[in-house]
Formats: sequence, structure tokens, C-alpha cells
Amino acid sequence: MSIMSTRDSDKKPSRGTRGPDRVTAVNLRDVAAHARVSVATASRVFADNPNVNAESKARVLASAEQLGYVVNGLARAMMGRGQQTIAFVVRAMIGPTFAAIAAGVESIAGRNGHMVLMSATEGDPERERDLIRILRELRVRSVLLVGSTESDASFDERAAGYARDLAQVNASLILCGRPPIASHPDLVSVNYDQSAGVSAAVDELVRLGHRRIAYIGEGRGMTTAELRLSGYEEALRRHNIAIDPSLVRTAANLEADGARAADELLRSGVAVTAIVTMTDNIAIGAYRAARALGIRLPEELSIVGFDDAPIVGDLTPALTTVRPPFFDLGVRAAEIALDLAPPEHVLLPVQFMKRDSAIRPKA
Amino acid sequence: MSIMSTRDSDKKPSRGTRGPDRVTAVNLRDVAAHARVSVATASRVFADNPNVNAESKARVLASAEQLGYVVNGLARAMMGRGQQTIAFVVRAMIGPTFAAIAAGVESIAGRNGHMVLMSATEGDPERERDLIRILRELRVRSVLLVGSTESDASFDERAAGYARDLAQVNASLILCGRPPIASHPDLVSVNYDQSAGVSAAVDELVRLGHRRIAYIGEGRGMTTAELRLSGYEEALRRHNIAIDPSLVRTAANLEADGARAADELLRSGVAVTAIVTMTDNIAIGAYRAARALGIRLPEELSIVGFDDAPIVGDLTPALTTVRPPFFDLGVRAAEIALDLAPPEHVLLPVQFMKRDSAIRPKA
DNA sequence: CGTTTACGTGTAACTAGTTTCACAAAAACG
DNA sequence: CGTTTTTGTGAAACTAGTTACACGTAAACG
Repeated sequence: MSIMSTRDSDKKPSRGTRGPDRVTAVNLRDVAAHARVSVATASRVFADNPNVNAESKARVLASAEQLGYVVNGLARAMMGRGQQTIAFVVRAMIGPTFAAIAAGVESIAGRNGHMVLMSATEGDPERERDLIRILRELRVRSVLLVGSTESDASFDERAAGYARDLAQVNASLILCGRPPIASHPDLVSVNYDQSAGVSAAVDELVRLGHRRIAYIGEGRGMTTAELRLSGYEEALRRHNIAIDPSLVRTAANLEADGARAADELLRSGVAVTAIVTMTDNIAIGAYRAARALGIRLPEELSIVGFDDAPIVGDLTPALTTVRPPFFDLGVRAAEIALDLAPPEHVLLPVQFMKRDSAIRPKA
Repeated sequence: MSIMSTRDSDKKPSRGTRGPDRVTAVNLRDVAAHARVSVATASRVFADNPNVNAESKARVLASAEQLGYVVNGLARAMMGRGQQTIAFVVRAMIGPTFAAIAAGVESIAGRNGHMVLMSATEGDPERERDLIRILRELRVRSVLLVGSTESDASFDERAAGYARDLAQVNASLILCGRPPIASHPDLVSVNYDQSAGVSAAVDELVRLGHRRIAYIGEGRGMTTAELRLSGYEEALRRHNIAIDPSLVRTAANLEADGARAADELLRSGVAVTAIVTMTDNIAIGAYRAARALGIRLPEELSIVGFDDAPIVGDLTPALTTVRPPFFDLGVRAAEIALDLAPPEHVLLPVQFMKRDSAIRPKA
């Protein structure tokens, strides 16, 4: 122990010479040395390579246990082994919608041993770009761009650019909750049938006998707003009902703004027996505005929402609305991201939730 | 070009000899070679090291651009540079609560250039353990264990074990949305004052003149259930009102089960003028049950919820409830995770939301 | 009993960047 | 004009694991 210490080795605990503060600790080399095998053998043990003698394996495992060794997943990932990552990029992490889509993605990722990275852009293209850069550097498997986006060429080009950049590192971009981009049809979209949802609402109202059907929603500019509005227009057209611009009102997706728009509509004097709204939020605003004006719901005014947010079935009257398959949306997107499903556009059906807020109009 | 090709180098495009399919591509060496500098210099360029000649830097940048080089964040992370990761581990990704906490965490992480990894345990300890292992391997900065957990010694020990295991790789464990663990007080908890929230509800009801106040919530077993129930008991005790076991009912955090429990309570014949519920979900169930029995709300029965879920202010009557600071919860936890705040227990105040569902009792 | 096959293992070269150290050239100082 | 300091750079050694290849032993086969 003492005499042979000429110089050469003496096997200090390997480590990085300087940096005495570096606590990080035990690596594969240490374990291998402790178990008196080569790094290769030790590596094989942790990679579940069967070509390892049971005894060696036991020794390595014991050494690992003793030294508190933890495989470095980063090094593994660098080699292309180990978990992969799906990035979930959303405008804002808000509400049950986001949660449900995220849950769908996570369930598939988790089941397949992959991880989900989540981030919010706050609608800032700068941040969006930054995120894509970081995710590229992190070599994620796929980026899910989730939710409604600006429906303009500027976004389309940006997205196409992201897809190109991601392809460079073998990652894919998947649009989730917005339709395919016309100018880049190869960019996969997983969406639910937003316009059909609103159309179904209008159909039902027409069936009940309504003709003066208003629409309150966000204006042009975002994909969801446009799709839902287009569902309204399409259905009216199909029923040969002229679109009366005074019945189409703009409101942000907020209860308060929905109330404001509904109030203006109802006080404007135009005849209206039913309102279709872009979202449940707006519908609830409409409830409030109508009540404030002494309009009885649903007898004097039918209202249909969209999203089937929790609890809207417990409002008085219970809100008739459209339920999008949010969880499934996440599931399908994740499946494509992980190559468990072919990279084709997906358009999921929505479910019309007939409740009490839409009834036959008076007279 | 030809004669000097004795053997040695000839500098083939670097790459990994075999694996002709490997698309992955350009690495730092390639860029350095293309820019006719050493890897060291090229590295310095991307690490924003100032000790690089402007001209070399420009050349490297140009080469990178031309070759489509993307820094490998995994290699960087392995060296301890680059983004760090906060893991957000939750039982289930459900509802606005989860979303709000997640948004809080993400906002802090994003602002500081870090990433958020999200996963769900589905309440399965096996999956939980697996997740912690993976997160350890991935060398995350911190694991946020979010939401209510089993309030038993078995969980406590498990959590303490996770904390130990994570400490081995310099990561921390932070409990978020549940109280500190008595047997391991060093394990940081970021929570909101759940019992005080329910106490405030009871206080208000007592102030209004109620004495027969029921409680419907989950039974023992989970921290949130216990804290909220204890708030009820504590407040009654403080007001010298005996706790009547027939007024304390068990229901899962589901509207349907809340309705079931409320129905049983209201039909049992015990005198009751107000119900405090563990969650808004249960409160809404109680609304339904009461209505079904022809009980007028709030005249004949006051109800108070907890969570201030979206829209509950739009029910009829508008639900009086307690608003927890979910977003802030995430913010504070993330701040501790990133060492922006000291690792101390945090207990955030809740806000009592006085609306219309709790009024003076008749007679 | 000799040959073939299977098994187990170590060496060394890979995955991709970062950083220390030494050293040169250029700029600043005396 | 000589010395000191600054600036820039490259070689090589690090971060941590994986794996192709070569080689030796041992069991199975003929």
C-alpha cells in the first residue's frame, strides 16, 4: 500500500482534478473500477445488454448501489438512447382546455417512456422563436404547437420555418388545435371540427324554429375564431337564411366582453331569438347581459356555447354547447409525434351537448 | 491533394465512420473545420466567450449558418451549461387548478431560461418511483410534487426517499399544494392556507347566524381533504359549536358524488341551514341535490364552496367560495426550485369570495 | 479429442461540447 | 526600444456513456 506508490496512478477517485466543489459524483468509471470490470461491461449492465455474466452484473449492481451511482440520462440522450421528449408549446397555460390536451399528450408519452416539456409563448413571436431554438438544441422528438394561432401568412411562414428548422435535427412540428396551413399542407395538423360544431348549433336552432340567430365571437385573426364563425355562416347559407351583419358581433373570449357584446346586441333593437357564441365564456357573458336586461332565459332567448367547460351544465338554464375532444386531441397528436400513427391530418368530430338553454322560440 | 494522401487523415467529413443513415449532421468539429479554427475557438463563439477575435467569430458564425449547425443542448447540459429543468409531477393533469399552478411555474422557469417537464403519476406509486428515477437520471434541477397526496407515513417515507435520492444528484424536492411532512420538516412545502379557507367560510356562516353547518368533502386519507375538514372543525370549536357527526358527510370530489352526499344529508332529517363543501365541484352537486328536493337556494340553504373554479360566480345563486392563489403557488415553488427564494416553507393566504350562495338563515 | 460456436470482456473509438493550460503575437507601457 | 500585458488561439484533457471489434475461454458438437 505504501511502497508501491511511486507516482503513476494511486487511483485517486477519478474526478476532474480541479473543481473540488463538484459534488456531482459517481460516474460509470468509478462503478466499473469498484466492481473490477471495464467501463464497457459496466455500461452493458445498465443498458440491459444480455451479454454480461450474472456474477459481474451482480458485482456492478452492488457497486452502483454502494456508491450511489445514477446513470446520466443526458449522456445517454446524447448517444441517442434514453427517453425522448415531446415539447408542448401553447400560447398560455390556461383553463381546462389546456389541461385536457396536455393530459392526452402526457398519457401517450408516459405510456411509451417519453417525457413532455411544456412552455408558453404568451403570444410573443420572439419567445416562440426562442423556444423553437431551444427545443431544437435540446433535440426534442417533436414540437406540438397547441391551440389557436394567428391566421395570417406571417404565422404560416413562421411555422413552416420552424418545421424546416426542426427537420434539420430530425424533429417534427405538429399543429394541434388549428387547421392545416394551406400553403404548407405537409405540416401535419390535428384538429377537431370547429366549424361543424357551430354549424350543428345553428342547425339545431333552425330546427327549433329560430331564424334570427346572432353570433358573438372573436373577430378574424385567429384560426379558432375564423373556423367557428365560418361554421355559423356556412350553416345559415345552407338554410337559406341571409347573414345579417348586425347579428354578428365581436367579443374577446372573456365573460365580461361577451356580456358587453350581448348587451349591445340586445339593446340595438334588431330582432334576435337566439345567440350562438364562439365559447362558453362568451355565452355566460350573454346570460348575464340578458338577465340584466330582464330577458328570460331560455324562453325569450336561446343561447348556445362552445367548449363544454366544466359546470356549464349546471348553469340555469343548463348551457347547450359543443364538446370538443380535447383529451383525444392530445392523444392523437402525441401518437403522431411518436410515430405510433401516420403523420396525416386528423380532424376529430365534436359532440353537440343538447341541454336547456336552446328551446323553441316564442310565437 | 492526391500525393500527400499517404494514409493518416484526408479528413473525411468527420462523422462516425459507419452508420451511413445517420442524418443527424453537423457538429462543432465540422463548423470549426469549415471556418478554419479549432474546436475550442468555435465553442467559444457559441458560448459567448468574449475572448474571440471578431473576425474569427464572424467566420464561425457564417460557417454555422451555411452548414445548418445547431448546438447540441444535451452535450451542453451534460457539461452543466445550458438550460436546466424543473419537473412538475402531478397526480393527474386535470382542470384549471393544475393549469394555473403549471402556468405559475412555467412563467418563472421561462423568464429564467429554464424548461418545465410535466408528468402525471395517476396516483400510482410505481409510476411515481419510476418518474423520480428518470428525473434523477435526467439531472433535473428540482422536482415539484404538486397537489394533494396521501396523508400517511408510507407517503412520507416515500417522499423523504425521493428527496434523498434527488439530493444525490444535487436536485431538490419541493412539495407544492400540500403541507410540510411532520417527520421530515426539512422537505420544503409551498402551500396555501387550506384550513383557514374553510374556517373563513364557517366564520362567515356563523356571523350570518348559522349554527347547523354541515360539511361535505372527501374523508381522511389525502392532505387536502384533511386540511379542509380540519378548518371546519377548528372553526366550529372556536365558535363553541359542537361538531355533530351527522352533519359531516363524505363525498368524492365529483359533482355527482357531492349531489349524492347532499341528498342523503338533506333527506336524513337532521336540521341544517348551511353546507360547507370541500370543493366547488361538491358544492355544485349540493346545488343540484337541494334543487331536486325543492329547497330554495340560498333562502332555505346556504352553500359555500372552495377553489373558485371558473364560472361558479355565474351560477344561480352565485357561489360563495374560497379562492386559492394557484398561480402564485407555482411561482413561489419555482422560485425556490431555482434558488431565487430561500428554501423555506411557504403558506400563502387564500381569499374569501363573498357572493350570493350564503345568506342569513330564515327564522 | 479436435473443432466450432457461444459467451464474456477489454480496448479504443465514437456521441458533442467545454475548458485549462501553454504559447504566440500584438499592443501598451516604461 | 525593450519589457510587460493583453488578446487570441490550439492541443489536449475533461463532462459521461455507448458500442464495434478483437480476443480469449469454455461449452457443445462431430
